[in-house]
Amino acid sequence: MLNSANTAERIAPSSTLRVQTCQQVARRSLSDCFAYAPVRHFGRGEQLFAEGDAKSHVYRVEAGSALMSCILKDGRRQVVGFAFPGDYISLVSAPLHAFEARTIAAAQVRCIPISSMRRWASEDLSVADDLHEAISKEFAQLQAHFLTIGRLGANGRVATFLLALAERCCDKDLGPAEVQLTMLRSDIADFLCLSVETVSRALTELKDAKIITLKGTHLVTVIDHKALTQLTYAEYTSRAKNMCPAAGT
Amino acid sequence: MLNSANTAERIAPSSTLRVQTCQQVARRSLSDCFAYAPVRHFGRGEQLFAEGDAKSHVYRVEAGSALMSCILKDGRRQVVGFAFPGDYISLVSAPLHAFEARTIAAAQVRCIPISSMRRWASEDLSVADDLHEAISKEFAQLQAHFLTIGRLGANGRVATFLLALAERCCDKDLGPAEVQLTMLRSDIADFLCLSVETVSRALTELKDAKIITLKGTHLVTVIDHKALTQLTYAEYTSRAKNMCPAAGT
DNA sequence: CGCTCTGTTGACCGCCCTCAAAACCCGTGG
DNA sequence: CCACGGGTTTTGAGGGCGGTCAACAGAGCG
Repeated sequence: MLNSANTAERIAPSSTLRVQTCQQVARRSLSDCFAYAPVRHFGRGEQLFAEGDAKSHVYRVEAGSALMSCILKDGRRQVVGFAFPGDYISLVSAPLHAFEARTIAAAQVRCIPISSMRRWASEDLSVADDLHEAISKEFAQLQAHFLTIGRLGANGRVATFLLALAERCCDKDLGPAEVQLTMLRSDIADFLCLSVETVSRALTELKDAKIITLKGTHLVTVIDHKALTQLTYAEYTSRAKNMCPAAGT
Repeated sequence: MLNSANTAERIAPSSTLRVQTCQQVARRSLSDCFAYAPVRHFGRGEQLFAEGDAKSHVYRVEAGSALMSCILKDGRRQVVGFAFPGDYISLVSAPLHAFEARTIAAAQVRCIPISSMRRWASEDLSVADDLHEAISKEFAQLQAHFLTIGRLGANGRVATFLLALAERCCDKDLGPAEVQLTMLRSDIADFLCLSVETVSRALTELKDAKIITLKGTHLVTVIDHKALTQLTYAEYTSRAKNMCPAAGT
């Protein structure tokens, strides 16, 4: 996934002629657009942008992880999504950011101006298609997450979350999947629209049912993948792989 | 809103030269793309497409209203959105429809092949921008709906729904807004992730609180707009005008 | 070692779902 | 015009799930 950027960098020098903001590269995909963007390094807990900021850039997480959230008028926090390597943030068009983005682990992020992305999409059909598809994928993810929140109980929500994490962050197929929970329980709770206590209870319940095991508080091992799946609306969540339902806005 | 189509039709004949699928028109916006699409007439309760159908067209509702829904594995139905005149259905890119669309009142609908839309977007930057924006708006709507479902109780959800309908379907500012509830209580319930009984109770509670009145079962008058708003996350729902969070997929 | 932040467990209560029955609406046919 | 019948809506009673409050247990760190 990071390789595409590297190839673009290797190809570019020979084909550099026109001078605009940066070199003329072969941009066949959305990720190619980030090839020349400098990598910014963030420590844990640093803010990429705040809720209400004017939206100027599109971000791509290269390493580490981030969290998007907003504060509701009743003071509660809504976590709108997590972003892991390869994920985009702020693809959706809007004048202002509706959410803040903040790293939950040391991270490397590239960003490009929205105007550039817009121009590149207009110059290259495959970039435009890629963009359309990326947004559509996020739409489907948000839709799936919506079902999860609207229809599933606490256990089902947590199960869905764990499966999404496993799907997203694990080397697949090496026995029982180990999932590192980078985020706090409160992050999970605010994401799943549950209280911290309920998240905790759900995890221990899944543990007692021998569906998962807990090593420490931040390492989950999925024992019974099938049982976990049956707690979820897998038909829809698998249709929309990855998580990060709201790289948008 | 319907006028843009008419203007396009009036302009077209003089500038017709290139022959493709249809005439070369000035397409400055997404709605212009539908100018030459024939209007299809549907009776109440007819299906536009089924869940699982291959996705081939993008739809635009010209008159009447429709409802998108899917059946979950536990047999329950999830209503994913309503579409009213001016709304698009199926903008989001995906090989299959994840939902069925069905009219809830006699309706007139235009549709164009996805390939055409894609081509026109590639030919005209403003169409591409319009498309991007339309999807982004739906994304924001879905996000707002997500908050509604995840965080609000029954009264707040119904209040949000009524306000969205009022915003969407009423001539504004002529006194207390009258909202016609075209859909059944069960449609509202499946949309708001509530039981029919709870929707009914919420409505009578709002009535008892003198926030709305009910004339018959399908006509609501908003008395106390402010009180209704305070039950909702207006900051987010107003940011995403209209409803129909899932013209997508 | 003790402090603080995080996570877990328990008790209690309120909201919404479920089940059940009554009321209402509306088209049909007598 | 009215009676009937099916679908829809409303209202009521009871129970379960998750929120809230509170106390405790662990983890990380100075």
